[in-house]
Amino acid sequence: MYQPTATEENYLKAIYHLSNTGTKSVNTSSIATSMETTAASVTDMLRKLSDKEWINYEKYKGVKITRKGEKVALGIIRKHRLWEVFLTNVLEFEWDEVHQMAEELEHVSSEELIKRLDNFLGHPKFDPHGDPIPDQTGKMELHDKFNLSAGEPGEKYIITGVTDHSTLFLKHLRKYGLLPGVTVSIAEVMDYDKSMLIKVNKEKFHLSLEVSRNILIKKYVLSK
Amino acid sequence: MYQPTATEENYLKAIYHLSNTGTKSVNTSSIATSMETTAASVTDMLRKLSDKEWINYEKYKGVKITRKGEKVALGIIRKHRLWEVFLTNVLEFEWDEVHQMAEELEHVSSEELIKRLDNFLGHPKFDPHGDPIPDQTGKMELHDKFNLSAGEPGEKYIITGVTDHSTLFLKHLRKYGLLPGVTVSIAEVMDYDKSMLIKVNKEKFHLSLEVSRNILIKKYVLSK
DNA sequence: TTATATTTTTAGATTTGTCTAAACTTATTA
DNA sequence: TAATAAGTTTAGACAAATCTAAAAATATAA
Repeated sequence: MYQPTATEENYLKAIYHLSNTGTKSVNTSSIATSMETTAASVTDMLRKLSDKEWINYEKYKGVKITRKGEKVALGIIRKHRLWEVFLTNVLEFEWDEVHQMAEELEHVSSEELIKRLDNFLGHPKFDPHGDPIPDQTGKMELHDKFNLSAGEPGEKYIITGVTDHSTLFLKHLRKYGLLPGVTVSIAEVMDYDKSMLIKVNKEKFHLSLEVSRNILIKKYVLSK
Repeated sequence: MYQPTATEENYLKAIYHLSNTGTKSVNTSSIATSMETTAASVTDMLRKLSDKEWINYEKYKGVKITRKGEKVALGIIRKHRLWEVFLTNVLEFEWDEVHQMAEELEHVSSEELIKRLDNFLGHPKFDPHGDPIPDQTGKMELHDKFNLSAGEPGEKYIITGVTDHSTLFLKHLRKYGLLPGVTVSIAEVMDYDKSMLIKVNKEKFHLSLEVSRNILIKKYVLSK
């Protein structure tokens, strides 16, 4: 069993996310884009990750993460999201401010630290962006999210997360109070550009398709 | 203004500590010992630190930290000690368990994070080992500590810190409840080996000179 | 004050992660 | 299917931090 470096952890996290997002296979260039580096550097790293059996890699054939690699990735994601909860709930940062700090904190190695942090935070199931937090074994809640852009006029929904995690987008949502947990109802969807009129706490906002496509929701139900 | 790497921060911290401990000038080999590396590696790093004006370095003449370098070192020490307070006071680690974790956490870069952490912790002035925490400008309280080994029989003292920060020593002290803030009185000092009998909360312990020399105390006074 | 010992520096490698430019493989399209 | 485009890998280099072994400088001691 090897101990991954911070860089290796970041690559595995990126590969894990790319495997679960698009349906396409994970290729060198998509990893390069997501890691903000060159394809050549990625190729170098893929060989290393493959040697350590965190991925299955064949030249020119793209990449598949292994069970071992997934375990590493989920461990890092768990740390990242728990630190995000700490930063927002305890140190009172805004949800659009915490990502970069969590990127550093996630590489602090102590497992006992993260266990106690989890305990101190009350074993949260979701981070401030609505993303599920894996438990120690890698399991996490996966509620049936869908895009606000697919919502029906007249229906009521609860915001559960976002697909665009950029600071710019999160700040934009914060301005309207569109945070995870908030209830929205769709008043009207425009035929012309699929933009929508939504109601949040008696206030009405107009959202472009661009924006509604990046908001995740679930049906509003009273029980649970 | 350069941004120090984690390694550079560690060197500056070591040099700062060595400057303030022994009265000797800081030489290559003492840095090598404290950093657990070779003299050759230290020489390489000293040139880098000197180029960045964090130290004054002349070949074969030893090293003196500059104002700039001291500022970097104090920033890291501040972070280290604040994280130690967090780990003991919030996550309930023992004082002998926190050093290694703080060594990693101290390199998380956000100044705003440390500001909010300080605020959340209530602006502590000392870490769990009794070491003073520098404020944002680098200032810290320096109360008149002295060695328990220099204490007088019959006198009452308050433990303020330690000079040996090793896990082994801290665990040893924890067994006797000898923590910063605890009041001890010296019952007797043996002429033969300078070992002493001390009283802590009605319990009596026998301490070797080896141990008493590594415990820092201040006079017990009711006021303040 | 030489000779010897100790300390420090230099020279030359190594590892990790990165890069550019060139070569090679796969995919696309005319 | 042949030509071209797109994507990927290799080759060779570089920076950071480290090492060993040898050379140079300083300190100690007979």
